[in-house]
Amino acid sequence: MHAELQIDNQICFRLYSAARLVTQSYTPMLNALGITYPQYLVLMVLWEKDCQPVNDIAHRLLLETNTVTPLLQRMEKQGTIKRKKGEQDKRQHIVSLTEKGKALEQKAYELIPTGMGEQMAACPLKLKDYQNLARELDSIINTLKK
Amino acid sequence: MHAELQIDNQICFRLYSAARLVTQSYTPMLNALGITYPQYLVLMVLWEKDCQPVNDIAHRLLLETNTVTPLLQRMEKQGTIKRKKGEQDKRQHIVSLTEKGKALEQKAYELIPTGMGEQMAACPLKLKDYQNLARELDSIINTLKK
DNA sequence: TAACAATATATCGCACACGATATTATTTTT
DNA sequence: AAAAATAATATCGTGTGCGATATATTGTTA
Repeated sequence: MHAELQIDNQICFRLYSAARLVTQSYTPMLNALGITYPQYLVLMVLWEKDCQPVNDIAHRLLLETNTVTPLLQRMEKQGTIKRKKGEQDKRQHIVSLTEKGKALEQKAYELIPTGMGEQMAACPLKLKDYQNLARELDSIINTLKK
Repeated sequence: MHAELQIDNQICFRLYSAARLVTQSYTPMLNALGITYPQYLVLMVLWEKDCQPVNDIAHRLLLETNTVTPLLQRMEKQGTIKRKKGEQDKRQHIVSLTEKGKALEQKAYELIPTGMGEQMAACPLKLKDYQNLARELDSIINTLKK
């Protein structure tokens, strides 16, 4: 038995599990909004800056377009975003929010911070711990992203 | 624009991205072993203790059986594990390593710590940072797991 | 300017995750 | 002990992620 290969010694397994569990804990609130977690990420990107090409959204989320394109297609079908051909560059598809997509921002603001706060209430981490966590994760992300 | 809904302010997005990027950085080594990351997790669980029912593996990985069952079916097809009906409890399926599955431990030990070390070499985090990160992630996991 | 390379997006196939439901065996209750 | 509840696993459908490839448009180069 190699200690290096024990699952409890692995940062990676902790990341994998923590990411899944946190995403799961968003689910009740996101269900109330009728969206999934990756769709919520796309909406956050567009709430911050509307009308972006597919590539910019993908870069922001550190995803490939072969993940983002079908995601956007599903969102368009659900009516939260719309896409139109770029005018200068006809290869681009510019993604923008519909009224429904814009309206979800206020609902998300009402549901999600409160809902997550409740679920994390029992967590012993303090503000400083979350700040450290953010810095550590940013180091890993910056080391590994292309 | 609600600051709470900005993607850069979210621990969740950092977790989601870091988990994907770290898993991606395992991929070259895992490809050399002919397995995927979730399959590697199952193997680590079995390297630690062979012959376990599906439920124990699922609990260990914080996954549901509807994720683990197809994963094990694919692994059985690839010849790294085998399954047999439980003898005391005939509802159970006991999962065990094949010779091929056992042999992968040594290959993993030779490839993975070195390979990950190289990819993380430029990361500014020190041992103490990784220890803090592990503690913080464990707090989140323990708060959210059922 | 015609050929070629690069860019933006899409399509395809496969392997997860996970909610919902089904199936089989065991345990508990009546 | 027969019926009901529970437990262990499997099946099904949908939505990601991602490697590989295709298509359309733009930029570059001989």
